Amino acid sequence: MSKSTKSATPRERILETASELFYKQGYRSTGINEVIRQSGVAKATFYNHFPAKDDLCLAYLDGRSEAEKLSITEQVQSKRSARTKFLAVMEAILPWMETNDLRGCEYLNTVAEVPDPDNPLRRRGRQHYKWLHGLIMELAENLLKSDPRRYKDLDARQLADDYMVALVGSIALSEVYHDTWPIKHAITMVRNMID
Amino acid sequence: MSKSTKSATPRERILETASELFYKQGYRSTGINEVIRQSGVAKATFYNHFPAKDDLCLAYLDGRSEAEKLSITEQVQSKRSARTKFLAVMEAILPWMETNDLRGCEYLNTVAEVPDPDNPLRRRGRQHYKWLHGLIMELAENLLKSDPRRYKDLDARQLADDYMVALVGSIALSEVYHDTWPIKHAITMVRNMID
DNA sequence: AAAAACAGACAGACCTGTCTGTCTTTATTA
DNA sequence: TAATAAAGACAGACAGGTCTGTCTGTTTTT
Repeated sequence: MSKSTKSATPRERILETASELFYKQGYRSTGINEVIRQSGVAKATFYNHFPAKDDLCLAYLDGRSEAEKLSITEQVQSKRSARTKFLAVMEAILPWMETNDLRGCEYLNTVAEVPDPDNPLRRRGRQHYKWLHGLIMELAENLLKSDPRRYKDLDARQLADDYMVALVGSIALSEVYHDTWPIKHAITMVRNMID
Repeated sequence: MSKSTKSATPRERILETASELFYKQGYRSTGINEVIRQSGVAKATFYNHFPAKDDLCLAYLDGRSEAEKLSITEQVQSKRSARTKFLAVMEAILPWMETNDLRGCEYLNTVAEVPDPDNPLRRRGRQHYKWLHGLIMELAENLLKSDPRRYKDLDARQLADDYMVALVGSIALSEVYHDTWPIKHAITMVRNMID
């Protein structure tokens, strides 16, 4: 059992442990027993909080989604100009990926393990990316409005789509290469889109 | 047992069945017994050809890599100009993805299931993407050489990196959204890089 | 006292990989 | 060409382990 989770409630301990294990090892590679052992919780307690393993995975994805939304929103708000706000999302990927041992995106990884596109676990991935897409779209619109003359040749929708493709591509490629160059490269790509 | 694989050798039947199952369901979700049953082969025969499940997965990845290299090379060679050759790779992704039920890239999907970056299964993914990167680099250099005046502001290395990020991003996003728009979008992205 | 967490045995299914033994195909030699 | 030897494929039981999820009973907390 890890020390940091000792004082939390059983549910929190389970979720924290599972989040770490699911992310690092993958969903199917991580057994319930391992989660239980490592979070120092009784099996009955676990099944009292989560009726099935899938529910735990949903809670894991939802938890990380909320955390990431918060983190990204904060980093965008900390910037002044429409331009730096626009760039902030892509720039936030690099430190995030580095602290994650280049394990990539939890949604991309989960999608790979769940073939059925209608599975709730996969819906969560779509939801999260749709939120991100919406945010970037908004930031793009604000950027274009901030200096209409300069950006008169750009389209917010197009810009946001470009952004998403570059962002996701850099995350996936960095995981494959186990190297951060794709993310660093994507940062300049996004910069070049607007400069 | 599927009909089409009836006359092939046992090894071929195994590999063909496994390739389909691993790709559609994922590596860990597919059991050896399922492969054996569906390919109509005895268990001893299977283990005679593949010492362990991982070896089968390696053969699957290698097989698909060779097939894709061949397919892409053919499609590039079928084009006339340096420009259309350059675009051909990205354009080939759309029909490939559509015939694959938008299940995405076998290497990206396998990477998600294998946490250790040094695992041979993950090396295969890197290998394949390095080959693709090399090909695109080559096509970019030829493009730039074909009209140095027009493309004087472009750099082949930069172009190839942009290309890779857009290509991988569009594959991963299409899988997440279960929709081809990211690929269609990436085609215009790549076009805009050089026009 | 009631609710929740603990510990852990257990069921039943599935997993990979081994093993025994029979049958079919192929290769070699008379 | 015909007999025989060798190799490989077949069928499937089996071992040993892991998986999810259930259940019983005890202890702690509220």
